[in-house]
Order: sequence, then structure tokens, then C-alpha cells
Amino acid sequence: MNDIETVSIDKIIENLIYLHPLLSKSLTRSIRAKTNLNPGSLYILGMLSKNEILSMSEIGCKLSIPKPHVTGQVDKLIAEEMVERLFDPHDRRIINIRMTEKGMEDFKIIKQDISKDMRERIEKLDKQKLDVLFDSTQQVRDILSEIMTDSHSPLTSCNKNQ
Amino acid sequence: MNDIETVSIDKIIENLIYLHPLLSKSLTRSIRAKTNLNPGSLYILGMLSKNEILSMSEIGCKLSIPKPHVTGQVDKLIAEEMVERLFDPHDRRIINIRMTEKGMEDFKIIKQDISKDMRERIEKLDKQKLDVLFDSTQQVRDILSEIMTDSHSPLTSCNKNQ
DNA sequence: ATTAATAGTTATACTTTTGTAACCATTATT
DNA sequence: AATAATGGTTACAAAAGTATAACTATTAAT
Repeated sequence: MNDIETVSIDKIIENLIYLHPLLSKSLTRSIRAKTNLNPGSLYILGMLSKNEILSMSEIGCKLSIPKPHVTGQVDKLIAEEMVERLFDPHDRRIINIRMTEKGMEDFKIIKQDISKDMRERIEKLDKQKLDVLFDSTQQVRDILSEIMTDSHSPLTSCNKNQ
Repeated sequence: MNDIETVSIDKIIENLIYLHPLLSKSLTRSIRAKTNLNPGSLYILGMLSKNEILSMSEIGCKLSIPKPHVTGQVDKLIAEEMVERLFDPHDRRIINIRMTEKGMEDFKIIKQDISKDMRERIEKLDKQKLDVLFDSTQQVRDILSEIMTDSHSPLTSCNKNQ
């Protein structure tokens, strides 16, 4: 790793640190204002929309949520009938979670609702900046999703008490 | 706003929603583990490193933090001697905040500390992906910083009781 | 001069998030 | 068969963020 790359990494991290509160406030605020769900359970929905079936542990692993917290969040989603438990025939300890049809429909609407404020801001951008934002968020997402979740590494990294 | 642009906006928002928990867990966890500060006060430092001087209200405005909360967070930073109060000669109601030398040095070290875990992951990327991540985080940051903070709009949008 | 508005603080209550320890049921190991 | 490890739950405590009302000091408006 040479000097130029080290400087790049510093800058990347600085960008991410700066970016986070901007996203955080906007998202959590509108999630709370416009849905009955809390941010955490919504992120589980997001993860389930990318991975059709996940066990409780896998959810905790991918989102870095301690296991007891996963139980609570999923309970809320089940109460709303947005996800369902599937019992694993091969290992009766495992409980798999999958979105229901209702969950997918609701999630779609929720995403539109919570994005309303942000949408109004984004709509003011000119075509060129819109394209840039589109491409760059996609790239950040792809790369971070690759390195930040632990799903690509052996299960051992997720076997802690979380 | 045509259909293609609408679809782009949907996708951008989906990307940001997905991105958020990935950043959130990693950052807040290491902030707690490696500093005496809480995430909120660190975000204030981040904002002050981009805007040399900000009043209490402007801080709350830019980070969407209610005013009483700003007081508490800044108090913590002052206790650590990382920021200082400057009294405005033109309007004695206003208290401006600026990072101290110590604050800048500490902040630099803190950033390195909390980025350690993330750095290890980013370092595994090949040169090409590193460059892409560098450019795209920069672009997301520039554009979001433009539209997500209220600093570009008339003060009226920040004069609520926050 | 009086009133209204602004900047910031104090105090309080509340919700959300986070962390941890102990526990049960099931499966794997020896 | 006994023990250890895993997946998940329950329960509780601590930390952080959020919201609101009431207050002081200062400035602006009439």
C-alpha cells in the first residue's frame, strides 16, 4: 500500500464520516414520522428485499445487530404481518425469515413515503448532477455492501455472541 | 421531470436507504469504543472542520439537531477543550464556535482510530475499486452536502424552535 | 417605550438504541 | 451418555437521541 493509496483511504473515510449524519437525520426522521416501524426493523426489510430468506443470526450478522435485538425487531415486523417465520426442517434451532406479499407491498409504499422530503431536494438538481448522484451512490453501495457486511467472509466472523 | 429521471431518483433513494445502516453501525460502534465522545458531538466536529466558525444555531441547523441538544454536545466538546466559544461583537446574543488547535489534533487522531476497522476492509480493495470508491464518495458527499443541509436556503427554514 | 422576535440555556420526560448476562432447545463432539 | 457449541429468546441496565416548555439576555419592530 503506497502513500497515494493511504491518502485516498483517509479521504474516503472522511467522506463517509461527513456523509453519515446527513443521511441519518433525514432518514430516521421521516421513518419515524411516516411509518409505525422504527429504523432498525426497516433496515431488516431492506436486507430481506435483497436476500429472500435469512435466518435470525444472518440478519444480525449482515446488519451488525446483536441477536436479542433482532428478535425484537422481527417480532414487530411479524406483528405487522410483513415477514414470516419459516422453520428449518434440517435444523430445528434455525428460524428463517422471509417477507410476505403484504410486506413487499407495504415496504414499497413506505419507501415512497419516507423518501418524499429527500425527493423534493433531489428533484431540484440538474440533469447532470442527477446522473452523477445516481452512478456514485450505486458504486458506493456496491462496494460498501461487499466489504461492510460480513456475509462474504467465513461464518466464523459472525459467531460471536451477537 | 420525465419518467427516466423519476426512476433514477427512486434508485438513488433506495441506494441511500441501503447504505445507511452499513455506515451507521460501523461508525457509531467504533466512536463509542475508541473515544470519550458520543457520535453526535463528533459530527459537530466534522461540521466544524468544514466550516471554520459556526454559531450554535447554525450547528443545529446544518445537522438538524434541536437547539437544547446542541448546547449539551458543545458543552462536552468544550470540556475536552476541543472547541471554544467566540462572542460576536455585532450581536451579543450569538455565540460562535470554533475548533481549537487541540481539537484539530485530537480530531485527526480520533478519525484514524475510528477508521481502523473500516480501513482494514477498504485496504483489501484493488486499486481500481479504490479509485472508484474515492471518486464516488466524494461526489455523493458534495451533492448531498449541497441539498441536505439547510444552509443554502434562506434562514427562514432554520428558524423553528430547534 | 413597549412589544415582538431571536439566540441560547436549563430542566424534564421520553423513546430509541445498545450492550450483556442468563436461559432453553437443539445439534455436534468426544 | 456426557459435554460443548449453536440458534434463538427473555429480561434488564446503560447510553444516546428527541421533544417540549419555560426562562434570560439581547436585538428588532411598531
